[in-house]
Amino acid sequence: MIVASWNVNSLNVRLSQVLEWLTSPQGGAQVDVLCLQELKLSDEKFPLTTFTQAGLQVAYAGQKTYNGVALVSRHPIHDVVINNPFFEDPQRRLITGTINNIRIICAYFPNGEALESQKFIYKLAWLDALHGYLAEQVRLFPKLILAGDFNIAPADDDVYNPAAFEGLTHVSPQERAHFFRFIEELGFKDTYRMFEQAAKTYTWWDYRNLGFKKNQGLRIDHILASSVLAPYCRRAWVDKAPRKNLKPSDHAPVLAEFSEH
DNA sequence: ATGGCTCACATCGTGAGA
Repeated sequence: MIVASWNVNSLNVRLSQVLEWLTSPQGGAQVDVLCLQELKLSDEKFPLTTFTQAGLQVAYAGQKTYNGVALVSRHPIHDVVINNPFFEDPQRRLITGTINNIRIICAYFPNGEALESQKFIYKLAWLDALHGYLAEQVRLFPKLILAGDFNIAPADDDVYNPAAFEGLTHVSPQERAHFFRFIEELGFKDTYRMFEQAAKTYTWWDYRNLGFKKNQGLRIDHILASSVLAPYCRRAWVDKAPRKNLKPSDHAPVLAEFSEH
């Protein structure tokens, strides 16, 4: 079972790239479940038939212009929940479903904008509420995955130039503390860090200033596995190829493979 | 250098992303 996560920055613009990636032998052809973020379209405009005609099942929570998340699966999706039941939120940032007996939460964490911003207060409240939801879900579903765009770089190794990010969002102690509480208090593993990895591997690169060409990126997209599921994780990696596409998303897909459990 | 690039909007300049 391979689970992937990809912030597509507009499903309208990236739809053909998503479908092509899901048939690419060196890309997503073996992916069982793909978590998408930043659909930037309302449910009425979700390209449902495009996915179903490709043999893919979907569950989605769309929103006009901003946010929006979806589960794309080659297997049936059960017991779908939209948003965090413990957090009233007009923004569509969470969708949860059960696939092959694994509970999967697809998440688009808030950006936060700046440490002084109201949006940062929202980000911290959202993170706090997510912790509560995760604690409940991992109790109910011991085999749990949290995959998505976390908008948090957990460590300085996940930042191309830590000094330049001093005082900015994505690297603040408050955000990182939430990330590590998922690990230390709830028992999740960052699947990427379970394995030897090449240095300076990122999942997002700024469109501006030749960010990708210069590998000026952040590792902010993650696949976390619960303590019960993590021992079955065999591999975790980033597929940078779609970031080289014409009109790419600024994020690349991240993947994790699990053996039979 | 607070810009750069990309996306969406009852679009043609502005807000948001990270």
